[in-house]
Parts: sequence; structure tokens; C-alpha cells
Amino acid sequence: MSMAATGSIPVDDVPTIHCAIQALGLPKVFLPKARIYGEDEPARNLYQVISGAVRIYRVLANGQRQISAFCLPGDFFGLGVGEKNAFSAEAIAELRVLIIKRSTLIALAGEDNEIFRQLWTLIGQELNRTQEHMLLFGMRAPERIAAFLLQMAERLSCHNSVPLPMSRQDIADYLGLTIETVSRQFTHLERTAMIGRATARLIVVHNRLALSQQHPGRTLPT
Amino acid sequence: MSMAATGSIPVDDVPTIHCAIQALGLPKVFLPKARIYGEDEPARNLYQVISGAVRIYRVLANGQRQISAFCLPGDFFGLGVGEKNAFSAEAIAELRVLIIKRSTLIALAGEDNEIFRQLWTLIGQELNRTQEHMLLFGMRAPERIAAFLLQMAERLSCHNSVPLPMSRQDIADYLGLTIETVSRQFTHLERTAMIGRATARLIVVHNRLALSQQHPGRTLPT
DNA sequence: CGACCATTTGATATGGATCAAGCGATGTGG
DNA sequence: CCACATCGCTTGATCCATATCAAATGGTCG
Repeated sequence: MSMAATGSIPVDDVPTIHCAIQALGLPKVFLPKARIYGEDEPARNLYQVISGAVRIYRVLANGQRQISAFCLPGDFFGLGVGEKNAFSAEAIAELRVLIIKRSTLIALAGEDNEIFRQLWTLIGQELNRTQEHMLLFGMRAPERIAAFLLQMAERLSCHNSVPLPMSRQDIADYLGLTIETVSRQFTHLERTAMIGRATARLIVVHNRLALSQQHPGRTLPT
Repeated sequence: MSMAATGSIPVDDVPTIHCAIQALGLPKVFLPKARIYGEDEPARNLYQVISGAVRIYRVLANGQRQISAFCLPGDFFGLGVGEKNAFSAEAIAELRVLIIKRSTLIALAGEDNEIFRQLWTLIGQELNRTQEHMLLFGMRAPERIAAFLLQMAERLSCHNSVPLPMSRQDIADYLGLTIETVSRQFTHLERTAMIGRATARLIVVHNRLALSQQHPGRTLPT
């Protein structure tokens, strides 16, 4: 869905940015909890996750931390327009990334307008994801949790065992809930046999259908 | 802020898309409540608001309507990537827009990569706005309302009298509150002399500073 | 083994939803 | 020109989902 073509132009034919970051990207490793960049710092780089996970977040004046996105292997981050970062980024688990300078991309784009088209596509996908994320806030806690688990299962492309890289606090801050509510919802899903918990971070999805019915994401065509 | 340059390349020098839609855009008028496009319809056009206002929304399976954005004069909408619209769009007040086909833009972009760069910039601004919108859901009702009023005052670039084009229900569906809560918060702001109400839709901001202190948008640098 | 941190569980409080009614504009027909 | 219907908004009373406060449990590492 998120990889759909744009207008009549297919998206995946010439993955220039992918090539560029593969060829020119600088590999770097971050330890868990390491800061990758801070809000309001100059936005200089584009990152692609190789392994591990990243949280993108902002801390509000009331102390609330809102996590805007989790970045998983394959994901890009640092895509925004503007001179400064709008959010901070931190490694969750041990993280390997490739880094390419924006200026390098811009220079490449001078020769090949494919780069800008792909920046448009990539940022458009991020917009789609952010909009879907926003819709979660119109749902109740059980539905948010179900949607989150299904999303993680899909994005980690795992069959039924979902290894969550993030803590309960991270999940809570992503979903706009408290850690206690998250925990209770997991317990409830386990008691109703929709999921199992191998460990706290390793969830087994037993009943994907029931989970997906929890969560009213889109109007069903009548 | 949202018009900041990107990297070392200034954004506003060659407003190609603006020129294109000025020169080639088809003017069209919509009556209040008229549908502009529906979710899942093919996304064929880019729109710019001349006058009036638009709501961009989706209806969830539970009946909740989440408004993702209001578009005001000058704003673009229909920018997404992907073949289909992710949301529906409706006129709120009587609406005048300019319409340009995506295919026309894409064709222009073949000659001039400025188009794609600007699509990147425009969608990036929409992403910024959506992310800021998401942060509202981490706040309490009074703060959401205050942030909303300040945002409207700024976007409508009015001094103190803010003519809201949308209904209380629209505001509620944008902020994730009920119409009753919205109404009560307005009443409270009036009682504490932060705002006045000339009519229900015409708000006078008396104390911008106090309003902005209600709402903990960003961590203040210590 | 013991300290530490993440997670779970329990008891209580509360902000905003829900249910229900009243009010004020705007418009229509008699 | 006025009764009356309609629609959007406000106000009041009560309820409930989730937050908050508090404590127990469990897993990991020295």
C-alpha cells in the first residue's frame, strides 16, 4: 500500500536514493539510548536503518514525551524539509545505520531529478504513516494496542512471533497511553487468548483476525 | 518557520508550482458541504484554496470522524503520493479553488526538476503540520483549544478578531474532543477574559500571551 | 545472592464523554 | 409581521475509561 505507484510513474524502477545511500552511505553504530540528533539541531543527514530501532520524539513543556515514529530496518529518517530537526532521534536497541549528507543528495539531484521525485515519494510515505498514526488517537485503548501490534507484526515482517524492540514506556508514549494501561491491555489480550507472551518483549499473535477486528481503522464499504 | 530554506537551497526563489497553478489552474467554486473528493478515489489533482475553507477527514469504522487538516486560503491540498486519496475533502464555507492535474505537473517536471523539489517541500510542510497536529493529542482539552485558536489566528493572519469558518463539531473532530467539551472550554476562556465572543464563530483574542502559556507545545530552553 | 530496572497488578481519582435539556439565531409560511 | 420549525451552540447532571498513586513481581547483571 505504502509502496503504491504515484500517478502513472512507477516508484521502484530506479531506486536512486537507495543506490546512493548504499554506495555512498557511511555506516555507523549507536548504542541503546544513544542520541542520534536533537530537536532544533541543523538537519544535515539522511539515515537508513540497517538493524535495530529508533524512536523519533519530542518532549512537551508539561514533561510528556510524544513518540512520533519508530524506525525499523529499511526505514529512512531525517527526511524533513527545513534547516532544523523538528524532533529528536534516539537508538532504542543497538542500532546500525547508513548516513548520507543532504548536501550530497542535493548535489546528485542536480544531475538527476529522480532524487527529488524520490524525496517526494519517501516523505509522502512518512506523511501517510503519520496520518495513520494520528487516527489512532480517535480510538480506545484496546484498539490502539491491537493496531500497534498488527502494525509491528507487519513492519517487522514476522509471522506470529513479534519481537518488540521498545519498552512499555515507549509504546505508551507512542500511543498516548500510560505504561499501566498498556500493560493491562496486554494482559487482557493474553487472557482472551488473542496473544501470548513468551517474554515481555516477545509477543505471539494467536488470533490476528480477532485483533484486527478490535480496531476500527477504516470504514468498511457497505 | 515552515517557509525556511532547505539545506543551502533557498525555497522561494522560483515558485514554479505557484506559477503553474496560477497560469494553468482551473478555477472552481464549491458550495458549503460540497464534496471535493472522496477517500479511495483516484488522486488526480492538486488544489490551491483561493477563498473559503476545506476539511480533510476520514470516518473510522466506529463512526468517529477525524479531521486531519483544515485548508485555508493559500494552502495546497491533494499533495499525497499514491494512486488513491487517503482522506476525503469537503468545502466548509463557500470555496474557490484552483485545480491543476497531477499529470500536468508531472509533465512539467520532466523539463524542470524544480517541480519535484517543490513537491518535496510542500509535502514536507504538510508533514510538519501533521506532526504538530499529532502533538495536540498529548495535551489536555484547555491546551488543545488554546493551541487551536492561536494556530487559526496565525494562519488566518488576523490581528485579534478570528473568524472561524468551521463549526464546533468540526473543531471537536479536529481536536479529538466532543462538541460539548469544546463549547465549555470556549466559555471558560471567555469567563477568564482570555477571549471574547462577538458571535459563536467570531472569536476575539484578548490575551494572546496567557493563551499561549496554556499550551505546552515545546520544551522551553532552560 | 542482592541490587536494579522493567513490568505487572491493585485501589482510587478525575477529565472528558455521554445523556438530556434549554437557548438563540435564522428562515418559512400563514 | 409574527408564530413556529430548524439548526448550531451552550449548559447541566451523571458516568466511565483511563490516569494516578502505590506496591508487588520478575528478569538481568554484577
